[in-house]
Amino acid sequence: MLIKHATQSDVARVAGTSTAVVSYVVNGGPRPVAKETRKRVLDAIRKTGYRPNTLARALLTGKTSTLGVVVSDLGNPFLSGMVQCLEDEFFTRGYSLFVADSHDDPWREKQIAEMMLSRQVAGLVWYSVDQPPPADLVRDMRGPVVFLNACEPIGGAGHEGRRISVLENERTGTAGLTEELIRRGCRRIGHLGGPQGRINSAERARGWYEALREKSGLDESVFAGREGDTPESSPLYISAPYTHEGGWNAADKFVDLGCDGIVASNEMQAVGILARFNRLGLRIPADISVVALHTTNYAPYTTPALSGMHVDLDGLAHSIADAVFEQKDCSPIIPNAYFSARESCAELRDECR
Amino acid sequence: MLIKHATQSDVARVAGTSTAVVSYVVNGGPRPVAKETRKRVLDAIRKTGYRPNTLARALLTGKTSTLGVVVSDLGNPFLSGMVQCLEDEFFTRGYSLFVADSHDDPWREKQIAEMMLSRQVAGLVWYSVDQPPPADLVRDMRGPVVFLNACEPIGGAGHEGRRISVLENERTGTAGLTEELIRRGCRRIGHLGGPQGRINSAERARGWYEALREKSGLDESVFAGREGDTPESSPLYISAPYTHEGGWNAADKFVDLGCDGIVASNEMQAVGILARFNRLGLRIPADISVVALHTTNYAPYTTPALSGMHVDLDGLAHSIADAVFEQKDCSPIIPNAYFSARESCAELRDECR
DNA sequence: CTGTTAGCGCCTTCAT
DNA sequence: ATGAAGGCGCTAACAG
Repeated sequence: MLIKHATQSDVARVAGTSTAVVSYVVNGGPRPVAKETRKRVLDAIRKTGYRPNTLARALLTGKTSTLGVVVSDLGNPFLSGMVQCLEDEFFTRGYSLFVADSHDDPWREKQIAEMMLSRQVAGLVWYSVDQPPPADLVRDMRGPVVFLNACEPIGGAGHEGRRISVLENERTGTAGLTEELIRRGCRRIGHLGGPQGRINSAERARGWYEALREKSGLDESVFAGREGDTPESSPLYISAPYTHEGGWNAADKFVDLGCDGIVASNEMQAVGILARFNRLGLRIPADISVVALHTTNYAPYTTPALSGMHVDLDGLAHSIADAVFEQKDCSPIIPNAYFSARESCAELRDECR
Repeated sequence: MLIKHATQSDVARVAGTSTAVVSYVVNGGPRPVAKETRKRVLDAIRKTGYRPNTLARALLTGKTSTLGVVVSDLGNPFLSGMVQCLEDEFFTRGYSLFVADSHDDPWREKQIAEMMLSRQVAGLVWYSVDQPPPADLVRDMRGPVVFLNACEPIGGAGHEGRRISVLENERTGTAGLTEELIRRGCRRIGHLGGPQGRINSAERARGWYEALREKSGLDESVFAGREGDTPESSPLYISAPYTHEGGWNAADKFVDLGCDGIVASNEMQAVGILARFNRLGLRIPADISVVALHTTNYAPYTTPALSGMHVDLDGLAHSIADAVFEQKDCSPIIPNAYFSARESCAELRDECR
């Protein structure tokens, strides 16, 4: 039983007007409608069960009120939280979200980009663990493209105002975490990085490494000893997927390395680490402290409660929406982030307060 | 700088053909195209950067290859996992997902339903913590509507084949969890239910209550003592939001009640309970066992590892896709669910193995 | 095999 | 204040 939806002409027939008037009533313009006529149209709309067809409107006007959101893993609470905030923010502004999960796969990203373009999304919010994103993607996008985890402003000739970079400052965030551990007395701080060869992994590693460098009195064995060494070549650096399992598997290695502090690049990793340490009977933070980048509202409920760098996702979503709707100001967005100290890292030492 | 997208007529002009031929090439039919012509068209497509406009196609054909997904809380890992599986399954079939979060708010649900309808989604997957869903929503939907957490098949005259109920069997699931605790020697098993007055909360409570009833030798004080008592009137029943905090706050009450086992209706609740118990220094499961409905791949990484009823979301998404595409068979879908015993509940007693 | 044509549902300019 | 008409980009008959 295929239901035929009522169209404007159905409404017009019932109301005894033209389709134009119906359109005026539905959209509140651009021409005025007599009070009496409007009432007849409204009645007809109710009677027929008319509902505007967004597709037809978009085809005609060239605007879709539709946003594309691409993330690398919807199973990551940080990212699903991000999507949730974006949905909330944009829905209230009349926009709907196409959500896609790239599974951190460049080929899939391409497919998704094609899809988003052919669906005429008005804007695109893009979270890829790698940079830069598909080049032609942006070239062909009409509307603004927001790069959620840009390491630096993503420019491009002729695209001013259409590319918006969100500088999550992964580097400074990780550096901040590292400093917090140092201030709490950790002397041998390891870093659990993301998958190999990813720019974002590298950025986070760099933040950790540079924070260590700038502090004197730290265990020299962190550095391989030669100038020009990369963070990844440090003996205290370990690479793992951004998953619980990645953290779990890496945990033992940090123990073997004699670390008394770990900076995880991800809440999921940190959760895996905590689970493993608890299983091993290690005392956190007495034996070893753990902090993570991008913690979520789940962090207070781990055992022990996870300390970490928290991003104000609501505020970020709001800024993104503003940037998308007022395309004039396309300066990079820097989200609010703050360190939440919880049980998983030692108390601040007196001399540092 | 507004970019004008190439259309079929642009391609046709460059290729020296008509737009019809371009359409044939793009869609591989319905009429054959000479090899030589096809090549010219393909070249022209590349040259012009043509990309089909899904909106125009949908307007004409009346099919959108677009699916609407509505959940009550994207921050709930079980639900975001569900969305992830659906996205994966439908994307590979050429469908895109509009994702919306109702925040468990009926008014918002209505708005979302309107939006989905006006966007002409080909189908709708609907997860509401309450039943039944907005009536007119289904009436006006062209395509199939999948009710993710139906307590019983949702029928309706004239809608055969368009309503698909996924019977999560929340009741039997909760009953199964309760039985597992009984088999492990728990004698005083409490239930942490969802928000008051919700059908799903009631179903879960019923599963717990009936499982207790059927077992003899249990603490009689579970029941208020009179026939006709509801599960919710039991002293061992507590109601709380489906959140970490809900579990955390309820935890103490279960201790006061002298429970040695808890069936949480949700992983988030269970996580909150575990966190609180750990903080209180209770031994799990020695002092008290905890199990949860709808655990995710996060459960192995709590401390202690959380036991619970796991749903095969991949398989479920697959079944849903099948049901949506082959509308003939609209019998209810019953997802695969299985109990995963982990550290958070005691070992099976010998006599029960 | 290829071209012509008629809409899909809607908005808006231009007449009335 | 209202109506008629054109066209957004595309597909599917129907001609050729």
